[in-house]
Amino acid sequence: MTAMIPTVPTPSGPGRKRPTIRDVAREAGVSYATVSRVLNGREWVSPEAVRSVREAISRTGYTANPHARSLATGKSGSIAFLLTEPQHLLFEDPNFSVLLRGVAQALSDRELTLILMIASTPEERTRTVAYLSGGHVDGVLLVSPHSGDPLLSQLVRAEVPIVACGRVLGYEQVISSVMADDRNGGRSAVEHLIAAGCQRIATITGPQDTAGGVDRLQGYHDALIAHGLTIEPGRIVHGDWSRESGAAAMRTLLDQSPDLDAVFAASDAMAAGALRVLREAGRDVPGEVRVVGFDDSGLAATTEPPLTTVRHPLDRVSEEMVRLLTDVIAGRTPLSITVPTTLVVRASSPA
Amino acid sequence: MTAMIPTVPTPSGPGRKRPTIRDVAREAGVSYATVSRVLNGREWVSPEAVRSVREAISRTGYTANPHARSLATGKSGSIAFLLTEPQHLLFEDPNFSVLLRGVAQALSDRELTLILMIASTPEERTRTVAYLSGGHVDGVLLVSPHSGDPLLSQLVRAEVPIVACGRVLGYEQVISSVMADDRNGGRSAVEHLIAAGCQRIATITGPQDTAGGVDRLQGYHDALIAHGLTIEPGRIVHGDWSRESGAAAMRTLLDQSPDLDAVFAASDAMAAGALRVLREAGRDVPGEVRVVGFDDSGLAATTEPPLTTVRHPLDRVSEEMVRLLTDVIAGRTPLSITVPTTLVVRASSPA
DNA sequence: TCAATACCTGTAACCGGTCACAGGCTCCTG
DNA sequence: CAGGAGCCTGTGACCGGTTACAGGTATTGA
Repeated sequence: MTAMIPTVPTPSGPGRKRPTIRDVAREAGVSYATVSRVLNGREWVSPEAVRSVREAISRTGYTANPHARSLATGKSGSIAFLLTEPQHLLFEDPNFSVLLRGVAQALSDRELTLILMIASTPEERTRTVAYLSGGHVDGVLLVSPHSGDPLLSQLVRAEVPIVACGRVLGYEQVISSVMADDRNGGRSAVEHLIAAGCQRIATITGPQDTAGGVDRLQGYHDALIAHGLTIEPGRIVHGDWSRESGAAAMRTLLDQSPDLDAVFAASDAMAAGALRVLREAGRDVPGEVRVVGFDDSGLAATTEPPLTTVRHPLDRVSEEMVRLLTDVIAGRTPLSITVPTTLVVRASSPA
Repeated sequence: MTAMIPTVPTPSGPGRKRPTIRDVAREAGVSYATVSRVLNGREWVSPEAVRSVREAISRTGYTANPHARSLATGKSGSIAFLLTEPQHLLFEDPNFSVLLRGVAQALSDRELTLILMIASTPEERTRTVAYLSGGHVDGVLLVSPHSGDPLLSQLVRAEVPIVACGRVLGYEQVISSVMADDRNGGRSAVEHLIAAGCQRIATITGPQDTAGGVDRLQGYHDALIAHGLTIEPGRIVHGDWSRESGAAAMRTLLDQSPDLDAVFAASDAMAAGALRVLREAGRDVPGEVRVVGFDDSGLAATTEPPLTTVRHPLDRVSEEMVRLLTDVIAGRTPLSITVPTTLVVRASSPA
């Protein structure tokens, strides 16, 4: 009769189950608690037990179920990289990519997983806050936060560990951050222009609700004041970091103060936009107008002429962000870290 | 005596526990199974039960523990976006960012989490394979895979659901993919040049171990043959998609066949590199040499002159990749999807 | 010789969900 | 009025780990 039973598809096919810690234990002839100890490097396990467990693991091809582990430990082993800029700005900015690369590397080194979240629209923001507050991740890395963003207060209230890239205005005491020394960077850029003999220096700023936007402008102020130059409101125009906004700002500047002899743009992208407008207006760079950018992004070396700029050490920043976040998760009190910048001189404003 | 007991810090502070499904059940006066049913929209739950569970949820601020859910269901709810290019190529390419944005959006719409993995170095690749095979993710989106990559065979052997961006040469039957119609796109680009009267058309190709590299070159062949033009080996030079490789290829081309009157580059980045070299060589674009790129990346509109290019519809591609991956996870057999391209005419080769 | 100690191991509870199953209730039908 | 169908709910097993605790053995010290 048994011959009539149709052949059952062997469960060893595609649907075969992954070995569990119990399988390994049976294979190694120990209890599953011992396997767990070996897995986690606990002390007081006999050398033989360690060896036989190791062998059993490689024989069975066992890998721990991450979800079971997370459930038991309460740690997810993953970190969210959260972008909140309107999406059209996000990916134009080469800084973003570099930062992302650095963070991915730093997390990978620590065996942490990088979860990328983009919260541009209001619905996305709501969903994101729920997700991040819901224990899916151990911490959040925040890119270019704007101080008025309600998302910030919600995350703070939910007590999610956060490290921001750039000081978060108004949250200095509760959100840790890592940032370039924007103020001194801006100052060094403008002092470079002054040293070259420029007297009528304009600036295209970043958004004034971001620390980078404010600080780089402050550096501009610092340099002018330190050298006895007056600050002309007509020489200060605000941009949003993007190339397009830089071009628009440059048009405004040429209109408001046509006699300018230098421009300090708070981002390379804005500087690139400004260069284009200057060329269209027939102003020679650097002959008639010198231009300095900020970031030393990939863009800077390929503009025409190549940009003198302030190097934003994003590799350092990303590494520090991850290091700081692990500290914050471990219970460290909020802290701000600043990394130094350096001036990179190219043809748009030679030495 | 009780007065001598020191005040214990209230456990309702930062360390308070999140409510569980049992808490909600107690609050709502039902069993936890009923709460689970409401959570998952199961049928046959009384309206009153639904209502009181809903209220209890909002009263307690309950959110489900994702790890517990994953453990019970065996689904992680997350998808890996895997990059395997050497890192220096990765982030120069604007396509990458656009694709990433699109994928993030498409996954978010389906309540799936995007895990970003970068596997450039051998160690990273090993770790990545282990991770992906270990059940952390439900599926993998693969960007610009090279056919010889051992990572591919390992993932295939581990039976991880995969969808690639671009056909994977040699794996067509086992790895699903989504790609632009590169061959017809390349053909249309070259036919545009022929229609403009060009006779000596060169091409800068992508890597010949990627489908995009091969197919775009094939399109070049197709067009030349269809119009009775001969294929000169000296007019075909290989690049790696990057701007720098485009510049190098252009120098080779000017050297090998100085009489060329048009260049079709298989990426906008390479086209941009070629433009720069042509300008340095004093060749007028489009007067003496016409240039067409591929991708219609952000770059294309901002080169000097702006690039005529083949639009690579990455928004469609990303959406299709995610759609296809969910199908593959659900057990669908491998499948390749092609999305059409369109020619975008700009100043580097006007109509 | 006996107890204390160090070292090693196993049992069982627990993390917080999902889901199969059993069972109760109501209503309809023969 | 018995019994089946449809609707709703609760119990308990289970997913695969971690870890507190208890217990066993070998070594040491009094």
